[in-house]
Amino acid sequence: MLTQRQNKILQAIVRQYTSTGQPVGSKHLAEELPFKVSSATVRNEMAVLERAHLIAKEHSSSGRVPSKEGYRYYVDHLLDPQAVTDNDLVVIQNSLGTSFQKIDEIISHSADILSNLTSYTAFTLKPEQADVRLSGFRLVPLGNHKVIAILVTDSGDVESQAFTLPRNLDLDALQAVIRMINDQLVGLPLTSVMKRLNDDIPLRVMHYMHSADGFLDLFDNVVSKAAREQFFIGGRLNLLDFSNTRDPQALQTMYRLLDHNDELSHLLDAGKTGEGVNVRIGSEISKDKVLDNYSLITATYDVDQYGKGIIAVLGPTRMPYSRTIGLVNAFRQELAKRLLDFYWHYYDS
Amino acid sequence: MLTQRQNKILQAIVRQYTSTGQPVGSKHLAEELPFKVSSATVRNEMAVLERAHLIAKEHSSSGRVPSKEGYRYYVDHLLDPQAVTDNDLVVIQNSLGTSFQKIDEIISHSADILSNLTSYTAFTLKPEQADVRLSGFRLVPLGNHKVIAILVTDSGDVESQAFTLPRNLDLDALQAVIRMINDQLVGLPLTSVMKRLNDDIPLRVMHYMHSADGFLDLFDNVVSKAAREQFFIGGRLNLLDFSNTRDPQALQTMYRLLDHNDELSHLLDAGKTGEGVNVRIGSEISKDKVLDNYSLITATYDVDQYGKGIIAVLGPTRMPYSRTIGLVNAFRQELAKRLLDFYWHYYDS
DNA sequence: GTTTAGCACTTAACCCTAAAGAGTGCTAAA
DNA sequence: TTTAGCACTCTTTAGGGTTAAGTGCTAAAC
Repeated sequence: MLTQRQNKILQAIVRQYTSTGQPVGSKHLAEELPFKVSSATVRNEMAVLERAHLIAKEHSSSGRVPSKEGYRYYVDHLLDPQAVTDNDLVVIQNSLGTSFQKIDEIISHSADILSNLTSYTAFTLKPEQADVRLSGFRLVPLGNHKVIAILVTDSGDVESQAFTLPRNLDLDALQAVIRMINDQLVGLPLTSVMKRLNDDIPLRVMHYMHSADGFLDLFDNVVSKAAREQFFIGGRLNLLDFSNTRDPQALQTMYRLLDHNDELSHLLDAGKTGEGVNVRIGSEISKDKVLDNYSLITATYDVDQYGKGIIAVLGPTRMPYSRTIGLVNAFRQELAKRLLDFYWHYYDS
Repeated sequence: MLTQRQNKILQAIVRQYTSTGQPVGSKHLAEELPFKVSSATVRNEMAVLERAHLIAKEHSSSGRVPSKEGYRYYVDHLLDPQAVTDNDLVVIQNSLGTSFQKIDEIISHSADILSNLTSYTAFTLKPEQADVRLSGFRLVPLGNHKVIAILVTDSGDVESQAFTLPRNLDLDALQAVIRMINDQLVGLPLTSVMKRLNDDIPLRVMHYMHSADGFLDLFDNVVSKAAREQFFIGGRLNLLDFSNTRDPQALQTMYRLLDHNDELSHLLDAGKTGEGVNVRIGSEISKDKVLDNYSLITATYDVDQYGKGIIAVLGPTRMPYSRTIGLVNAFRQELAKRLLDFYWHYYDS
């Protein structure tokens, strides 16, 4: 357990380092502290903190830098719950205040707002209802060998895909297949639908048409689009600024990570523990070395019966945690309000 | 006019420099040349080339580097029309050989292939038919306040967008609006449709519903999606490697350019002059300083009655032009073949 | 009239050293 | 327990010397 003074010193080190990026030395720190002590005293305390692995030196005679554990301690115990500034709150409310046609627009726009406010990279996932089910699949012929396939889920999501019938494919047979699909699969959770797609469905389709491939590709495509946990990313380019590396290789792996949906959504989901805002620092995010110098701040937002969604911000470990956490927290509340309003306006009565 | 020997020397300088990235000096060059001369002679010839602004020094005692004009001269006069290797050709044919459901899939995949082959960034536009017209607009109700709007053009493109009816919007009124739209606008080129959308259409819509905004946004959205010259980009991340800059600012402006559709499609269109492959170097691409160290190679591909499309590769000015141009040229031919095949398979009889 | 050997000159890149600056740990006194 | 003082460590910066690669020019050779 640290003494009160050690807490204050660690806090000051983190604040100083996150704002300047330079290792902090005992002399400068002594001047900044809210109580009057000499640099020698600060040095003694620093030695304690270093033995506790909360801070580290870059070389034997350099100033101190917070370690991963130091940031962790800071976030857990020393963060003063800094409320978001009025100004920021107004920005959030204004940006969310405009009118939107679709829920996806709100969520996608949210990623942009959040990345702008923080100047890091932001992620948003829309409210997720457990166990989404297929509520209908249809085919609308558009003439001239074109049809559009439309899938609707019971959560109200719609996916569609236009395609052109190969000359050897018969529209009537196709409609029969669609009837069969609706017969067999409506009401099932999308996950089961996916399973059946690799199971008995191909055989059934073969009753109606020569080769099932073309149709199955199409259907599979639409189903997995609907089943995918779709998230939005804002401020990708900010990564170039805050990543602190000029190595194209490292940047490429980071950007590839951003494009690699499964992995990323896995990382975001892992932050769903508990209420409120979750902070993961460096290696806490994942085993992957490339994330060592980043922190991921995730939070859920709760839209009552409509489910919970996730927002997240990826920044450097060296970030102003108070501010960022404050922003994320304010944002999750405002977004929840906005979405409730949206649902009220468009659904039920 | 340059002598034969000067041509050879310039050619060798460009070859050497594009492959090593190092300024080339007289001594090394003398050894590489296909005829036997001393380094002093080479120096004399280099002085001539420098006076002609075809090559330049980085500092007073450095080797020579081709200037923009030097590359230009090289591309125009000294390029030996290097055929693509068998290996590359096989790669192209295999990648294009797989089966595709939609033309967009082919075009989008093409951008990836081309960027992989060149290890630069590639762009592809689908064959463009002049004067695309609106051939139908419909609304399919999906129940539960959802509808999907579908727009079809006479070129066979389909755009759709799902949306949720606000509670104060009446489906019958909406259908009446759709009838009116079809009545008024079917058969018109999309450009005229866009014009009418800002002209008399809003008034007409107001006959049927209180506020036209919601519907007009939707319709406008779908029409402009269909009217947009949609292109695909492959190998965005390659830019990190070949751009030669570690300055995040410069990289950001480049990436922003890639996302800025209008500007980019303008640049690509500008390469449509004449048959075959067009090479623009540095400032020839645009006035914008950020493009100074890049070259843009564009080419059209011709799918007979189905129109012409564009493919392009963006790389550093310092690129192996023979190879890249060869690849782009081979690719445009293979892609044209493949698309003709695709159309034959899906359309007409 | 070209071509070439020779040479003086220029510049970047590298390595070394010295000095300055920032910071540390330790000791002994307050 | 705190602090002044001091020796020590390490990084950063500037300067100087050397090397390597290259140039332009001149005068001789072809």
